[in-house]
Amino acid sequence: MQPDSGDLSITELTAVIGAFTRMNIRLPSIQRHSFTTLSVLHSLAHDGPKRLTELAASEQVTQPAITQIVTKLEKEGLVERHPDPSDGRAVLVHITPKGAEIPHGRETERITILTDLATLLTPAERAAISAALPALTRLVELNTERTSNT
Amino acid sequence: MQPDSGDLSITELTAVIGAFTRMNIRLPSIQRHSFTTLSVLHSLAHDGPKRLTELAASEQVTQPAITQIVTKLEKEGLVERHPDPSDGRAVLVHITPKGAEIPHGRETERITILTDLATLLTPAERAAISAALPALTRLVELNTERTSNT
DNA sequence: CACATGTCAGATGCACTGAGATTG
DNA sequence: CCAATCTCAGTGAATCTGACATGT
Repeated sequence: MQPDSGDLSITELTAVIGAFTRMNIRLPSIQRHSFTTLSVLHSLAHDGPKRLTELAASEQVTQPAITQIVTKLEKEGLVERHPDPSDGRAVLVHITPKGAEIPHGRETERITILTDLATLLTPAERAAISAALPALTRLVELNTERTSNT
Repeated sequence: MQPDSGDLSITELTAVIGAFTRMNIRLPSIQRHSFTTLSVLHSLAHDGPKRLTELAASEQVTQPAITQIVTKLEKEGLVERHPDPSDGRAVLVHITPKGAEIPHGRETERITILTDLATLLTPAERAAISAALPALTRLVELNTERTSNT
């Protein structure tokens, strides 16, 4: 409400984020992997090796579901199971170079689309988005903390 | 590359959008409706009545899938089938007030979360996001045109 | 008759619940 | 013995492909 606070309309921000979500969500359907499977590959590529329990928590599915997904990905050579040296009960799931190509390729695909769309914006619009990126990134980080605390 | 163009990093923008997508995508799992079903309700609430073919195209699923979803939603009283006066073959799917509450409630839920997170940002960060909202909205509109043209 | 719209039937992939095996 | 980790078995919902009915 105060001019100093920037008068940020959360309603508009929510609408924009929702639109981007619906825009992105249907790209995986072209591929041969489910959204959860793609998200598992993304997590492993981004965060490094994880145990199955961690994956189940971060993807918010049950442990049996993760077992099924990892088994399938292992057969395709996209991930590998390695025993955890510090805990004999656990296995660490590693992504293979071949597996890392999948999220990387999808990222490239989205970058291509956004690059094309961005050329249609005015320089001022591009500058405005650019200036907001650090703040948006921090918003995501804050949410990650919120989720892990709950 | 030119300072005037704002030097917008599409790579960073893509990463942020992807993070928001993964943040939003798991909220529906708590509910009793699938993501596609929720998206159908959102489309009807936002765009008005549509025929089944249109819904199949906008949600990027097959027509049989839409038939199934609409039938289920109709039994729950969330949408209604009305014959299209201008084409006897087609039906128009209308959302009911009860059906409109669902996407509205989910929007409210996300607004609540984002409002809490936004209080943790600095005034300058909120101002930066606010200044970028019109440009981001236009980016979404441009993508909608791109999709419908393809 | 050709085309568009919508529905029906069978098959497949995904994730869940509940039970069991192994290790700390 | 109890808790944590992972796997196995059976079930249910969601979506797809292909065939079919109806209206223009």
